[in-house]
Amino acid sequence: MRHRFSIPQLPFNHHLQLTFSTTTAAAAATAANISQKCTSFTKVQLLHQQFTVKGLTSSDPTALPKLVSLYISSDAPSHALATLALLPPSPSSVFWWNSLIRRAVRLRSPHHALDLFNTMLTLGWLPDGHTLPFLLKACGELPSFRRGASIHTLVCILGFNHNVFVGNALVAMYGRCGDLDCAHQVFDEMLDSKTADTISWNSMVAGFMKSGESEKAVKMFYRMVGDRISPDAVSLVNILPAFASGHAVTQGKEAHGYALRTGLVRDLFVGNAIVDMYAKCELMDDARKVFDGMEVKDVVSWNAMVTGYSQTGRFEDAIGLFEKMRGEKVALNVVTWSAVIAGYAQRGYGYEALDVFRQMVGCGSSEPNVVTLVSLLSGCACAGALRNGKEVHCYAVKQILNIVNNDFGDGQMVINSVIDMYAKCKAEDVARRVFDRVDPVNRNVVTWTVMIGGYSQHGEANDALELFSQMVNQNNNKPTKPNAFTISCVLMACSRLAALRLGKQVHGYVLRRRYEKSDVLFVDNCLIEMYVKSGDVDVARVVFNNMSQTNVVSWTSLLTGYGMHGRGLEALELFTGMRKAGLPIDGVTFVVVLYACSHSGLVDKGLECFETMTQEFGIVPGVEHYACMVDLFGRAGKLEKAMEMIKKMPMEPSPVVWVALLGSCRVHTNVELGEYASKKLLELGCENDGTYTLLSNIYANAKRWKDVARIRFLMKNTGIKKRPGCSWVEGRTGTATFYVGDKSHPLSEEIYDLLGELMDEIKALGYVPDTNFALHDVDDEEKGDFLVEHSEKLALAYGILTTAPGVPIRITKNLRVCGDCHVAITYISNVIDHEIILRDSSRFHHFKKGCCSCKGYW
DNA sequence: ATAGGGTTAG
Repeated sequence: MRHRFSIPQLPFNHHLQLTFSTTTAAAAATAANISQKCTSFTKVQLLHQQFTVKGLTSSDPTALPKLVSLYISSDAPSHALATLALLPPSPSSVFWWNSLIRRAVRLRSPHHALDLFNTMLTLGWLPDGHTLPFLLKACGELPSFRRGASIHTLVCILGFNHNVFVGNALVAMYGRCGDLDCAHQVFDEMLDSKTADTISWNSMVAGFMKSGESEKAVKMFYRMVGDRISPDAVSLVNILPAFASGHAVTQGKEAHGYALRTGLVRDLFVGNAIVDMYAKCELMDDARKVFDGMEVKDVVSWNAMVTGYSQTGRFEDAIGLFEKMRGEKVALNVVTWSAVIAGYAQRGYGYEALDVFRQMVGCGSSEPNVVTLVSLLSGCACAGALRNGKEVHCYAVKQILNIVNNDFGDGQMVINSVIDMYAKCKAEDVARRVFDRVDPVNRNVVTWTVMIGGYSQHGEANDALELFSQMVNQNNNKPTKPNAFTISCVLMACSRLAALRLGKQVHGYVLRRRYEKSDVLFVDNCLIEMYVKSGDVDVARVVFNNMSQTNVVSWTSLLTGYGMHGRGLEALELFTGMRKAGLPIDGVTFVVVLYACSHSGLVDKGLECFETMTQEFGIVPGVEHYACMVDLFGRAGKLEKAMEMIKKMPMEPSPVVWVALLGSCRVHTNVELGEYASKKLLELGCENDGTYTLLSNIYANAKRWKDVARIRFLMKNTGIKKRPGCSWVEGRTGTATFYVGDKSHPLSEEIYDLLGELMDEIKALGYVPDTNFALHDVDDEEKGDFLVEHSEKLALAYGILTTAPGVPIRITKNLRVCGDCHVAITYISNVIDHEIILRDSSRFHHFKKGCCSCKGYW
């Protein structure tokens, strides 16, 4: 085997050789004498040459070790190795192997260290108590459990079990490989044999921290303190992040006090960890005191402060420190830049974030990395800055190859952010193209979730559900397990579509799977929302009642639910409960409470609440509260009161206010005020189809056909198209969608036949078709065709055909329900054996035995 | 051994 390690060719330098010869000529020819003055690599090589020439390499047993030592100290490891390979194995010379292996470990080349070890074994050497810790460290660096465990075996064979250094190295190695059971086992053996020291405890704590088990780490730390082991700097640096992430202020302060008493605060690392602990506990002033008192600071200290300020909302202070860093010429690193970029990004300042990014790239001293790009993309997403987002995407595409070489997971993270950015900038189709181009193997739960979330919030909710089924079904390459985020997004899509059946399935899935406590709260809140929006507020209440933990969102969601379903008194009861439970009541709560009052016609209660809000809670009414009040009076037909309210507003009425008034004018047929409201809306630039449709409906109610025609003409001219009315219903076989006069459904004939029968039946009961309404929602070419049926009626007929008797029929309409349909359906609820639950764009209507829950407040 | 990042709700 020795031939593998040939001595590299020596460079021939005549001049040097001469100089060398003259200086050593007088000395006796022994290895010790000759090597005395050898320092540089070239000189060592010349010495090696001389040794060989004089035959010392074979005659003097100290010659080769001397050369190895010199090669190592002149940083020529390959020469050292080649020379070492010529030495006969002996325990006293293992030291040189250890030096080589240590060097490799220190240079963070664990593979090289382990290769050296293999060579060593092949050449017949055995490791000693120093070799093994280095090797174990290399295994931990990789990390490689397999190789670490095999070295553990060797430890046992060679009898190094009770060597503290080896034991500590084993604990650390297993900890780094994430196998805490093995680490614990070795650690327990060390405790039993009383060989455990501070380092052993520290390694155990570090292992738990690395695996994210900070609670276990803290337990271990206090067990150590209980065992009368004094924590050292490393112990503190290990445990402080646990206090930080757990917001354990008391324990953190205790550690700070200990560091002060022992003088460990002066350690830079300890100081940094304390600053970070206070920053994470949002005690920025305490953090600042420690930071200011630090004799030595480095970029980490500054970064901890900057991110602390940024994340506690004191962004100006963060920027101030950032500028100070630049002034004091602190070498900024990628973390500094990323923190500032993330600070802007989190506040929705995508443009500023991009500007700092450009400065960073311009500086050229630190390369943007995954964190930088991800923060930046989230900033663009938040600001809806599509163009800037594209710029970052381009940069990312160029960078991604480098990133991918390091860690593919990181590259995927950037791509996930790119997809999210496009989706949030309302470019779902671009997002989808990026998504489709990701190799299915690399799609992770976040990749799916951002795409699903994009659809459920900005795009077509049906696409979200479609994608969700692809995600969880086997027919795709591999099913991905949805997490709480995914579930929330899917439930949001269900809410939008009132897809109760799928929503229930997701509910079942949630019950079967265990989620983290904080996730459960979030998911339960989405379930409440889903049940409320799908028309089953009672089940929403059951979910609410079964929650082990609720927050403001849970209460307000349910409150909104009672409001939408016209159960105003229950809403007010819940509001009382909310106050009793001591939940924070804010402006949003009152919007919801007032909304509930207006949708149930509780005018006096609403007025009362409005007063409570200002007088008891000191909340200054915002424009949204005034909109609710206008709606409250308007729905109840008190249009003058509504107008009075508008006049009393201290701010300019927003479009919402005028829409509320306009809607009321439609229900209560007030042409004059309706014209006024729509004039205001047009002034505000709200020229949408809703405005025109409402106005046109008001004219139609008042039989002012010329004005109806004028509005239609206006809409044609301005190119504003009325969104087609559309209703859907969940039948036995799936969801069926209908447009006005829709005859495309396979059951179309049956549907129209049934509808005809029902019409005859209810006409006999006194129903008079209101032909005014027939004109509103139809397209021009269908005008005058009295046989055309509105989508909600078609959906109802389909629902009756496919729903078992006694089971409620749930219909959802994208626009407000038509007045004639409302009357017709009220009658129909008298002749069929179903409750009819209809969600329109304004509220829920529960039709039962000839009554509607809206009681006219729609 | 210390600092930074992506997906969810009223």
